[in-house]
Amino acid sequence: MQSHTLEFSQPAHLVAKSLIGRRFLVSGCGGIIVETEAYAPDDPASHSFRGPTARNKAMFGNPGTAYVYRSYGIHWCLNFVCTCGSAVLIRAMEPHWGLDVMRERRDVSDDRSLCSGPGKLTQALGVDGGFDRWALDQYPFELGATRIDDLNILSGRRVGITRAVDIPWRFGLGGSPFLSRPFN
DNA sequence: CCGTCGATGTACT
DNA sequence: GTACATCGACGGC
Repeated sequence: MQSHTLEFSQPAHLVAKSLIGRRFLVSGCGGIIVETEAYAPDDPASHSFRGPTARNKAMFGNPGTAYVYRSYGIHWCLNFVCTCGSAVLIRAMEPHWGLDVMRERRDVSDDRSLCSGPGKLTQALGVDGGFDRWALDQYPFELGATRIDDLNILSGRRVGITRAVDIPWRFGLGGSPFLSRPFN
C-alpha cells in the first residue's frame, strides 16, 4: 500500500507525519525524510505565533511552498508551509542521491552526519534564504508523491524550544540511524 | 563518552 | 540587551 499525493492544506502535524519516509530532492541531491516537526499558528513555539514579520512572511503564504529562515545567525532551516501560519520543519534525512555533492558541501567523513539535523540538512542540500517562498512542486525541489505505508513512526517533544514543550509534534522513522537525536 | 561554549541574524523587551 | 526551531570545537572523564 502507498499513500496519496501529499496535501499541504491540512494541519501541520498530519503533514509532518505524512512526510516521514518520503523522497525529497533539491537539484538532484537528497534522500528520504526521517525526521520532522510541526508548528501551528496558535502554538507559542511557532515563529508565526505573534503574527507576520519580515522573516516569517512565508509561513503566511501558499501551502506547499518553502519557509527558509536563519537559525542562531548561522544556519538555515527549511520548512514546508501548510495551512496559513503553520509549517513543518524538515529536521533530518537519510541521504541517498547526490552523495558526492553533499559530502563536498558538508566536509564530513561519516554519511550519518550529512543530514542529521535541520542546519546540516540545508547545508548538504545547498538550501539558503534565496529559496524562501519557492513552490515545492517545481524544480529544483522534488517531493515524492507516494511512500511506503506501515512505517514505524515515532513522535515526541520538539527539539530546542522552551514554550509548549509538551506538544508531541516531533516525528521520526523508528530505528533510523539518521535522526538528529534519539526519541525518548 | 559527556557537558560547555562561541558564532551571530532576526525578533522582541 | 536577551532569546533563539543549531552546530561543531574543545576539554574532562
